[in-house]
Amino acid sequence: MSRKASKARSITSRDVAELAGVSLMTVSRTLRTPELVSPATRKRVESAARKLNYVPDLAAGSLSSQRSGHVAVLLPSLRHAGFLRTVDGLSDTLRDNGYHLLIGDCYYSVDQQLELLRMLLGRRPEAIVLISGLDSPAAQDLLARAAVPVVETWHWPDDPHNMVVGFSQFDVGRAMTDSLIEKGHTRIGFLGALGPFDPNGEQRRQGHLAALRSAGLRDDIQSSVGKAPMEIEDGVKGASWLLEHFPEMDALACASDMTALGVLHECRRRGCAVPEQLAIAGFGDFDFAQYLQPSLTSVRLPSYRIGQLAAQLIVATISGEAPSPAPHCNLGFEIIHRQSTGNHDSLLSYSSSAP
Amino acid sequence: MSRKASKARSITSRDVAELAGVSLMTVSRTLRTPELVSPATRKRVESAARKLNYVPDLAAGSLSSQRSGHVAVLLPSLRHAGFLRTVDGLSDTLRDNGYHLLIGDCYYSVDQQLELLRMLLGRRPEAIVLISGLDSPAAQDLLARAAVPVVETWHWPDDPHNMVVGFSQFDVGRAMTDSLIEKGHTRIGFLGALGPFDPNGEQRRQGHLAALRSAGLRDDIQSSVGKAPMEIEDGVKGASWLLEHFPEMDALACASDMTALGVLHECRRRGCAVPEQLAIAGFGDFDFAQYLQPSLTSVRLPSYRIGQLAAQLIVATISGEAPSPAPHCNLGFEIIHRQSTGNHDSLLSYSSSAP
DNA sequence: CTGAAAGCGCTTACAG
DNA sequence: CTGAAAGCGCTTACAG
Repeated sequence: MSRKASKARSITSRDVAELAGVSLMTVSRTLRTPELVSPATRKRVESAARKLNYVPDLAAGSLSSQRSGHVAVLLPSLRHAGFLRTVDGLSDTLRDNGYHLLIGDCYYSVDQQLELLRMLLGRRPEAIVLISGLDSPAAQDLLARAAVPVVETWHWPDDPHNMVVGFSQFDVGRAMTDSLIEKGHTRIGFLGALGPFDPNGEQRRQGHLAALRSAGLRDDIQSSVGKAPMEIEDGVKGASWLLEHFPEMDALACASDMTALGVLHECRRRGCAVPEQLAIAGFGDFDFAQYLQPSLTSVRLPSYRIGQLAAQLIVATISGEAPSPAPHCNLGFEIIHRQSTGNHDSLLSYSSSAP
Repeated sequence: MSRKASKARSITSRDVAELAGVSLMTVSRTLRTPELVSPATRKRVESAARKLNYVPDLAAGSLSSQRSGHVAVLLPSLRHAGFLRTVDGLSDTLRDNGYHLLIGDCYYSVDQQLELLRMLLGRRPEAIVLISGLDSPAAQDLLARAAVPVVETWHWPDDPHNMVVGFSQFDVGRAMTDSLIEKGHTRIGFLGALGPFDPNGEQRRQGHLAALRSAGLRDDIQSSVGKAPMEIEDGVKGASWLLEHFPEMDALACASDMTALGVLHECRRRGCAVPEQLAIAGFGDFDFAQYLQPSLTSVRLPSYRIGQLAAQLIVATISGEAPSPAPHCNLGFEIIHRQSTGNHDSLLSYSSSAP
């Protein structure tokens, strides 16, 4: 009677077996491979299971089959529309193949990331998807020794751990600033979180700087306001600071569409005309970007597709097939020019590099 | 050389025990209750565990301890900023108390909901949080027999299953329309998903209708464009349809801020002045609402707080304490008037009803 | 402070 | 087509 006090015991396969008058493994078989069971027995087991509202204990099943049936995804933040789309893509494709998705949200924290990775590994996932890489040697070491398939996404590492489905953040930063340069801007700023907590943002900043340098333009217009994930208010404050210190700035590339929205707002407040006085570009092509006034130039990422392909790679790898797409996919991105950089109609610029 | 036969065996506590020269349960004890182990032994075990990069199998642990260590949340959509905040609140508080969160995204589908509930139950969660209720008798039945603590959130049921932390969607709908009536509007429309897939939205619509009826105003201005979750484009289309069919409409309550943004956009395109010709109200007070032009009147919900309180209730319930807050909390909501309903400065109206 | 035994609820070979 | 045995990797009492 020890453990009965606190908690009602769950229905187990033994209960079902007894009610149906069969053995344990006939119950298991009926649920997993009904075609190997005679119709009469099957019917009896199924009705017993239904009557008892039997829900098999997945943990017990995983333990004995040594297959957890789930895939883990580690991401910097759920408050990011793009990452969420990737999660959707993963989730949809994985579910169609019988896997469940375990989500680990790191809140852009290196410590959280390590702790979460450890906990996810403890659930013995059959594969791990990384949305934008591991940020500490400890985490990298832990994963390296875990002997589990890994798909990195949302970036394009020089030295991939295993599989990759992504695009180059550096290229995004460079392409956006190149396009601003082409439009004749010469005093172009960057507004994003500085520092090591958002490696992807840092990559874009490096791309931005590279573009400026190869055009021989000044590269000192940037602010260190806010940290990832950059929100609207960071855009307001960052714009305020930049407009004070660099009144000559004529274009600004932002860390995200959120930030860009804050910048738009601050410009309106100060009577700074967009795009005439200041051209503004975001990142992520959030839902609202094209409905703002002025509509916002941004970078569209293949977010859902990333999740979908990553899931396909995983399914193929686990089942031992040759990876369905190539195990290293660079999906590219699109720059969408809208009113905030002086385009009347939205115009598509495309960029992608197959591996 | 692919992947070492099918799968490299994981490191188990037995491996650690051997390396440290102790028994299995000394390893377990060192990890769970280090204070009961002698410092010397502890050190040996810890260093062995570190050397092997040992990550305990949580499924095995759950099975033998009969405590899964996780709590499940079932929600209509992750693409909803408010629900995401609730998830954050749950996740933060639960983590502080040693529980992990399992997320089930139903995509606003009744079938998905049932299937997900079954799968979550299969992981033997120690409690379940429902963001806005179960939509099928089958799901209700399944949960009722599962003998697991349940917290319903984001609504205010007449007949609660167990615990509740929420607010009345009906009251929200009524309060918003009442406030539009107070401002002198008489031809007030509603733009939301009709039908059974979004019970919360339907509740708000009923509240809206009740407000109109008790004021003796007409209640026929509504559209059936789109379905939950209503997106920006549904707002564009819905507004277009409503403005065609009811050109006399002078105010519009929308299903969400997303929808309202689409409405704003369509009004701009048609030269319909907001708020002079048409007052517009949203729902959810999304990040961007106050940064739009005109800024958007909306309803602010205690999203994060809901998650936090729900988690506290769960922790208390599991540990057998009296529920820390009352087990039925009505947290109320706030209507925030902004420019889209003719307010120059944002003005707070408050509404809440303690149980 | 440490360990041998039993068991959590399933599934995987293997017999029949 | 069906079942008795062994075991997945831990933890929970219980001895010592």
